[in-house]
Parts: sequence; structure tokens; C-alpha cells
Amino acid sequence: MTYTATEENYIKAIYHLQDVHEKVSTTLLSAEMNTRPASVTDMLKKLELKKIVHYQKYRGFNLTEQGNKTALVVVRKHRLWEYFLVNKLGFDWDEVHSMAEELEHISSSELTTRLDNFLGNPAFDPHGDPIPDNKGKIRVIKQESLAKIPLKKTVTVSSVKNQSIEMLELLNHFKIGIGTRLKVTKRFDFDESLEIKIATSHPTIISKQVAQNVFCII
Amino acid sequence: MTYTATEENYIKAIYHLQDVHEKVSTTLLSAEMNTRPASVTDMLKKLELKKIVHYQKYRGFNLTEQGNKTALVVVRKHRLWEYFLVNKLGFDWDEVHSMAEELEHISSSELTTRLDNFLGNPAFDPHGDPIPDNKGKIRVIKQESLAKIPLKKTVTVSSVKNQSIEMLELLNHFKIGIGTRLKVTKRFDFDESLEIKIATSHPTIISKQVAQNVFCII
DNA sequence: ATTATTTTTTAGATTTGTCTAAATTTTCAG
DNA sequence: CTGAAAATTTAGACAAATCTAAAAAATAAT
Repeated sequence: MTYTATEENYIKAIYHLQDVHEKVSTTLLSAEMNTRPASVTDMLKKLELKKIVHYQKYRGFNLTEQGNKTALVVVRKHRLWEYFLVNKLGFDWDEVHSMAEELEHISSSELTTRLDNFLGNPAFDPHGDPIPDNKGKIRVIKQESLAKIPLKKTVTVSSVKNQSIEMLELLNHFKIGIGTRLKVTKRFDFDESLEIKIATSHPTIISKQVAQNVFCII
Repeated sequence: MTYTATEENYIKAIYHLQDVHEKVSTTLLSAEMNTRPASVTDMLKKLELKKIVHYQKYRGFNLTEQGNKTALVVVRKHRLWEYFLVNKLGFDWDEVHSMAEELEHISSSELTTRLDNFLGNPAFDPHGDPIPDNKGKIRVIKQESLAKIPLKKTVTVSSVKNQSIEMLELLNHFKIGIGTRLKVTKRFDFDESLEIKIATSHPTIISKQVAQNVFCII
């Protein structure tokens, strides 16, 4: 089966929403896709015909087995291309998302395999997200939000949940990236902001919103 | 200005046809694009509005300055990606065309620039075709069809005109590639086939059709 | 439990790129 | 130079992905 780029985008969006919501709703997906709910309904009918989603009118929907597999292929391609753009072409991690959004729809699976090998079969993309292998398997690692790390414990930044350009720019400013070693030195009850310390540099304050989106290996 | 992938394909096709025909016709382009003449007419109206072609009803058409520039960008991207697929990912020269057809529509010009640098600013793609630089400039080299090379003169294969999979497979069989040094040892008047000799291996016979499509530097 | 609100779906339209069939224009042959 | 053939364009239709506005269903509130 092959899918249009638009179908793949819907499939990927449902996949990501399923991580958080066990049943996905029309409005939720329409917000994710920047379309109107009516357009989502139309697309769902198409995806149901293609056996990509389990869908009951007015009752929400989920990916089928086949839908999940397809999503993993798209996610794999997206993350491999991001890795390529950052580690081979030298882009910054906040510049690659939109390019990868286009590249992920290149169809050849042989290309994906060769790209994977060329890159050395990386397990994680530049934002710390796991790259599914060619069977769709994802290596899970135990991570904890920076907001919940105990004081004085040195941890390693392993991924970033919110990957908006704004967030990534802010992290660049703080010199926080994947692999950065840091510790939380203080926690302020008033606004739940944190004081953190990276290596030998001065401590800095990060907001609760930032801390909640940065994940670490303890 | 940005163009859809389909528009870019039309622009590229007109560009290539202009190499051979000074005015391009509807039927010719429809054959090149595998569409019906009526579809070409529709597209031409769109491209004329966008000032990509000079077009007079029933009289044929040509690219404008802007159209030519756009075509060169697409050709540049196509050939850079082919170079990448062959020289970095290890594909054969007969496998890369359709992938490059998709990759050439990735929009970011920054990506093109970085890819070009990553590849070492190559001047020719895997089929020996020149890669336009970032200003659209093409390095022209003096080439001669194998069919017209004098006997016993050792020459270097520099490009292949017909790049169908069938042709490239045949050349693979003969072990003829870009950079191959060879000489024509005999010319048979009956069917204009040639006997050629590559390095120390046995001489082989190639047909007129093949010889006309293989170009060399003398 | 009935009404009000929110969510979802349907109906009908639009854009892009394509098609077929018919009409028009150009070209070519006698 | 005129009629037939070939090439081109127009007209009308269709599929994909979207929209708005209206209708229908589900949920929440009194």
C-alpha cells in the first residue's frame, strides 16, 4: 500500500496523539493538522476504507495495526533525515523540522535502509527521540522530566518534548542540548522555577515550562 | 515564487526539450510528461500567468528568463541528489533517477547549498551531466559521440545521453561507465556497429544506437 | 430529564491536475 | 488553393483535499 503525503501526515499525527490520548477526537486532530474538523471527518472516511483507522462516527478513532506500522515508517524516515541534516550537513537542531517534514515522504524504502546504514544506524535523532529500526522497533530509555529530578543529582539531558523553534532557541541560549550534563541546585516554590548548573559555568534559572519539557537520564 | 512539484516537472521538461527543439509543441511536451495534450494546454495557461513561459495559442512556447532560472534550480537539485545517492549511499547509476525525481522538489535552498558543499561541489552527476552551480552556471565540456570518434584514438567516456534503465544496464554489462578509457578498433559499414577495446580486456561490439548515446572527451 | 452547549458530521463549493470528446486552427498534399 | 489530416484548444467532468454553513449527535448544566 502507498499513501499520499497528506495521508501520511494524518497517520503520523494520530500516532503522536495516541501517545497521550487513548482515543483521538476530531477536534484534537484538526488542531494538530491545522485544518477544520470537517476536513478531518472526510479524511477519516478515507483512512477507514484503507484500514488505517478504527473509526466510529462521533466516537473517536485509533490506528489499526497497519496504521501503526505505517506511522512508524514515516517517523523513522523523519528522524533519520533530521539526523542526516544535523550530523552530516551541519544544520542546527532547531532548523531541521520543516525539511524533514518534506523528506519523510520520499517513498523508496531502499533509500531509507541505505541512509540508515550511511548514518551508522543511529538510535536517537538530534532532539533525543528514538529512531524506529527497520522492523519498527523503538528502543525505550528511562527518562525523567527535569521538573522531577532530585536536587544535586547530576543527570544527562536525553530529549526535548516541545520541539518548537522557540523552545529550541531558548535551550540553545542556555547551552542545553542532548547529552548536556547538569544538576538542579535549587527549586523555587513560588513559580516552581529551577536553578541549574552546567559543568563549571554559572548557575542559571529556568522556568517550570522549560523544565517540564526537558527529559534526562538519571 | 514557489511552484508545485507538477509545475516544476513541466518547467524541467520544457527546459530539456528546448535543448533540441527551439520552439516546444504541446504534443511533444505531452509525450514527455505522459499526459494528454489538453492537460498541457491547461498547464501552459497557468505557467504563462506566472510568467514562466512565452506562449502563443497554437504556436508553441518557450521558457522565459525566469522559467529558465527555475529549471536550472530543479536540474541542479536533481543532479546533486543523484550524486549523493551514488557516491554517498552506494546506489548504482541506473537506480537513482526516480528517487532524484522526488528529492528535487524539496524546497529549502539552504539544503541545496549545504548538500552541494557536503558533496564537495561536484561539477558532474553520475551520468556525466553537468551540475549547475548556485548561480545556475553550467560548465560545458567538449564532447563527441562515440559514433564519431576516429579509429584507434583512446578517449574517456564523459556522459550518456539516453539514461533509460535499459541503456544503463547495457552499459553496465559492457563495463562502460563515466571515466572509462576506451578506443574504437573497427567500424562496420553494414550496420554502423563498432568494435571497441577497454584497457586490456577483449574487444566487444556495440551497436550504432549505443554508440550514438555515449559521449567522450577526446 | 429537559435544555443548552459543544462536538461531529453532512451538504455543497473550491482548487489543482487530470481526463474525454468536441470544436477550432494549422499544416500539408494534391 | 482548397480539402483532408494533424495538432491544439475548449468544454465539461472527476478525484483529492480543503473550506463554510447547516444539521445532527453527544455531553453538560440546571
